[in-house]
Amino acid sequence: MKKEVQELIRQSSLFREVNPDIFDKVLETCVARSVEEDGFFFMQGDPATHAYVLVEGRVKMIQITPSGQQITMRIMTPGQTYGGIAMLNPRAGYPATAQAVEDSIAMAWDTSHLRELAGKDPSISLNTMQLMHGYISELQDRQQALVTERVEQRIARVLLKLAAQSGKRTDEGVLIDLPLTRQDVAEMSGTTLFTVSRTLNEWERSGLLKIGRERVVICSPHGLVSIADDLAER
Amino acid sequence: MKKEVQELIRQSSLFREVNPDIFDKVLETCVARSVEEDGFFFMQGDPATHAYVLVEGRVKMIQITPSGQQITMRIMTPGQTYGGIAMLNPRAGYPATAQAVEDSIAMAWDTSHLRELAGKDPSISLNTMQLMHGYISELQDRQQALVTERVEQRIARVLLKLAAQSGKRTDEGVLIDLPLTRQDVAEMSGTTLFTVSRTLNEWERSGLLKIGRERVVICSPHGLVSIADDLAER
DNA sequence: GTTTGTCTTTGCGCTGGCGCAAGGAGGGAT
DNA sequence: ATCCCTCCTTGCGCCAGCGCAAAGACAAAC
Repeated sequence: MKKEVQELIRQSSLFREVNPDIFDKVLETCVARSVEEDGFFFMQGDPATHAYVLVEGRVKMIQITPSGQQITMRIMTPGQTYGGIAMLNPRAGYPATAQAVEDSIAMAWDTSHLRELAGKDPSISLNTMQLMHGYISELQDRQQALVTERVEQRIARVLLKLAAQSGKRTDEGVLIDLPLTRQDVAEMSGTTLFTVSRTLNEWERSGLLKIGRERVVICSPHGLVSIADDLAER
Repeated sequence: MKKEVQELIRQSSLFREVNPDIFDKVLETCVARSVEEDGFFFMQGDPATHAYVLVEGRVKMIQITPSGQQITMRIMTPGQTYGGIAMLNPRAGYPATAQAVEDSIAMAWDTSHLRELAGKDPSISLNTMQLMHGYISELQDRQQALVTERVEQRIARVLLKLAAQSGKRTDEGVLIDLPLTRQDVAEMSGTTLFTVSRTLNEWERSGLLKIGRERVVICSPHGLVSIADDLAER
């Protein structure tokens, strides 16, 4: 295994600060898994047998409603953990589907190994709880946003968050370094692709950002922030 | 401490299946706390120093948005755990406010005791994770509902959930045994008290339920379910 | 170069649900 | 009995955002 990969795992939210001896075990017990663009690591409802740390690529977590509508929960970047629920109970189903947005590689640990490791080093349990806690806060924030904020604000937030985790400085501004369709943004902000399209175009007209096919460059992060926080004049 | 209270704690989601020896310690290290109607156990943002198991009364978890709007996350009944986040990190703030809906009594454990106990019996950590997991599912469901469902469905869901956890059979139907204002329902379903009022009245007219001041009796749970699942003709 | 498929824009109509204001109604307290 | 406070209802106006349809733009494949 490459040094960088080891380093990524060592700093992942699942295994950070694990005792070095145990960490060797961690490295021994994992399995690499690669999935190509649009492929799936697992589907919502599958038995939660493995936890993953993303090593390369981008993976999105999505949910499908009974009526077939899709909502995108989050987009993972290398170093992030998903499927951590496997820690708990292999019979439990994954709560969401993990789909690769680009060709991706992840390391995987199965439930039995995880539990064994957690028994040897309690910080793994603590890390998992920390992870879950972070996830809970995120969900709460989103829920709050959905109830209280208007669509415009929510779209602004989504873009800012994406920029924070996948942003890339360019001379035009901050490029969101992902193939990102209007539909994707709509799913993340809880609206429709039409509204997203209209909103982004309006923002482009006022110079806040530049858009292209599956491409967004944020020119004025400040402007977006003030929309997200509802400081903008209407 | 009364036997019933001990039993309640033994079966609480936080301490279930804890080793009997350790459980004695659990009982020793807790503190009772009572809060009268409308009082607070803790406020959002306070350092998370204690985890609670509700023993008597009803407690609601609420969040306040920056703009002052309130949203109600859930209503706890005796035996349920809240503030479990204290397990993790006493410096972290509580993510929500815990307010007594009626005069209430809860047992409390502080972070240091919790961690000590968790060190002695790993099932406490597992329970906490299980707890968090349940919470995550709940949040995800709600989020899904908020994005994809119409107000009517969401109100129906809220009522059904309340009935499930605080329902009481009467000759008229299932009474939701809580002082429940239209405002409360609105906060739980992410809408306004006006819309709730209108909707409930419409349902009363069609015989699905009976309403009074701070009072709801569900006459036809089936009818509500079919609205919640959108099987109803519009 | 042309085709094909996916992604995007835009116009138009529509409506669910919000906001507000004004009034009603129950239930404690004094 | 009366007052007061909180909770509830209802009418009316309004608009943000959705749904759909049709057409345009881009990229990749052939």
